[in-house]
Amino acid sequence: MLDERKLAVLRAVVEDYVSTNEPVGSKALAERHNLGVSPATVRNDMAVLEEQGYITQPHTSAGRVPTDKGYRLFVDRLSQIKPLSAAERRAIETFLAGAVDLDDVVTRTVRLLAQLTRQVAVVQYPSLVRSTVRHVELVPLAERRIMLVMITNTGRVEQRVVDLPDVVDDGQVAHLRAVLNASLDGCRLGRVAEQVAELPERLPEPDRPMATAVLSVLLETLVDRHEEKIVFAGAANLAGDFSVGLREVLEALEEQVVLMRLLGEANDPSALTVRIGSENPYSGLRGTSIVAAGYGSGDNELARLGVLGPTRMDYPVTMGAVRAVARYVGQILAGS
Amino acid sequence: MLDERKLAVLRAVVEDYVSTNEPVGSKALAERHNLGVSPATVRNDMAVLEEQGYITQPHTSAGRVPTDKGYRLFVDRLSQIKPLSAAERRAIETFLAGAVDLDDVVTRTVRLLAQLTRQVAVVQYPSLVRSTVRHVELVPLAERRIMLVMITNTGRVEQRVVDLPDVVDDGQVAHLRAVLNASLDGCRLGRVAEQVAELPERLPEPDRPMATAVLSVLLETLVDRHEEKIVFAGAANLAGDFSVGLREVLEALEEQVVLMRLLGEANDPSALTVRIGSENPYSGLRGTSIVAAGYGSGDNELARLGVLGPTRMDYPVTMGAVRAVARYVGQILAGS
DNA sequence: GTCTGGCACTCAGTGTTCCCGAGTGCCAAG
DNA sequence: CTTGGCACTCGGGAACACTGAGTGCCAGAC
Repeated sequence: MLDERKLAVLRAVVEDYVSTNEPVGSKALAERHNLGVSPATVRNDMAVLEEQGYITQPHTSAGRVPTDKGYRLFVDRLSQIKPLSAAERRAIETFLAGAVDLDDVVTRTVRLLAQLTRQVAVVQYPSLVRSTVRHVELVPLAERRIMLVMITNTGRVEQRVVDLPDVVDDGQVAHLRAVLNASLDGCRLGRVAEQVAELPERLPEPDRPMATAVLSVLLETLVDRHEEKIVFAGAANLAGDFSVGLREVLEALEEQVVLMRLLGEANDPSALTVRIGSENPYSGLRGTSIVAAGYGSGDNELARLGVLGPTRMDYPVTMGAVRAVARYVGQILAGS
Repeated sequence: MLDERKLAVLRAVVEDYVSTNEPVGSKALAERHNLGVSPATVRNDMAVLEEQGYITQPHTSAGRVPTDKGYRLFVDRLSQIKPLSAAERRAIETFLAGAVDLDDVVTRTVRLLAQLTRQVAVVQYPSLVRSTVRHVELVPLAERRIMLVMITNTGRVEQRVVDLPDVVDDGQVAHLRAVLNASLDGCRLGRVAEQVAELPERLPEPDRPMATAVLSVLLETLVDRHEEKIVFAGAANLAGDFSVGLREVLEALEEQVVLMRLLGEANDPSALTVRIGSENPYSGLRGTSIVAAGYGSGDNELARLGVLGPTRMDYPVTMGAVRAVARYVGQILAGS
């Protein structure tokens, strides 16, 4: 259907449009990319590409602009991910290595990605489900109140205040702490529930109400946070680009749920997901594309991160940046 | 200088301009606000007000628009803070009461404020300096690695990994933990440094290297976080308002340091701070005003929160909302 | 059969002109 | 001091023509 040259023309159209942000005409195209044919020939090819839905004209007598379908073909078959330069990679590495805790890693990552791509970066906090319990701490606050702190192997800390039905003394708390740690240390969060199911029954009678209260809060913590936390940065990069509905995009960015779905789930964790314009699950994001990747330590994916920008973005470069950052974040998290 | 009626005219100009977003002329003004005088008289007054710099015309033969100086006078002398309705207050209360931890309180607050005012809300995390240590926890991670967790009375949790010079056993860690808690429990963060200064010397010789390492990380935590964390929400409310330089405002919002200075420090904690247009410390925010207030439990101010919007905002309503939210957040934090 | 140069056509964007009306400043009378 | 009257200003919209980039199509060349 589309011979080699037509594909070359499509590629040229995408590249030119991305860099100039103006509809590209046959003449300019034939000149800049030495295709070895005349503008007239290019025109014929463009007519075919338009008929097939890969490009379109904003109005008669204007140049052509790629459609979502055109970008899709470009991403899938006509482009190669562009790796970052050695200097950039080194910069990323040192910048991320300076992080002091999980919060800091995430904050740095999202800023880095925004700056690197000059677009809006989105990062999801590492999932709890796949991580494991490193330590559970109980801190008596008052006679009938203790604070529950749970630390995971990804450095995440969850804390909750627990109100107790009865007065307890420090000895009881210490005992419960010991028991909890003994049975949960190293346990995957997803399996905490079954692990502690009959724990109260193994305790002396007087400790059971306390244990039940603590456990119910503990389990609550786990399900609560299944709605993950997501942060973004670089919104300023959107401003000044009139091709996207700024208001709608900002609204979408502030909706955790929408963001969640944008990042999507990977079928293959190591692969990049690219969603172009209308492929998005949210109508306010018609003019934008999302490039996302999973990240994690080792081979289990912890969460996802990505970049959001106008459909007219430089896909090879963006994809390179996202991939690189995802890798480095994974390394950092694994190492800490 | 300005008699009663001129002030009334100024007030009317501000109110009309705020609600219509169009320069207001003498005729419409004389009609809508029954001033009891003719348009011609109003014109004379306006001429005086303009001469004094309170209002200005965008171009000859257009109505008048308040200047920053005009808004300032309006806020200081011509308006009263408008309290929220009972229903709104109840809504705030229940929404904030549902928060599970400090993070949640802050997130909810910022969203609430953004929605309430239909502008950009900014909230600073409660300051560490004035809060006190509730508990310090040491969790052995490996032979030469422990995690330090500090919990404050405001519910904030700080955590760091500490690399130790020597191998230590659990007993040593437990001992240090006990000593730390004994000397720091209830201690103001600002005074932690002096409190632990000669602590290593009071320990048995073999424990000292470990103690020094832990303490250095602990102190680092305190100074590190002195640069507070700030979050914002409601950026979407800015879009569509062409009177502000969207890009510049978004950039400012993503700069922690700038935000910090925007919220400013209160001379009187309970008072509202209003910064109008050019009064701002940052040039990119010429077209915007900030309404901020301190919040805290009891009488010590923990941090600040506020709202950022176009200079042409409804000050009485905005100020009412900021004040109310600040109060409720203070209550919530005090109660948890 | 494919490519190419030529040619007529289309139409967004720009600049020009013109006009309208809201709003002003000033003045003389109440 | 206030008011009605009046001439003046000027931004913004409508009508119009012009320009030029870009197109589609066709007939001839390779």
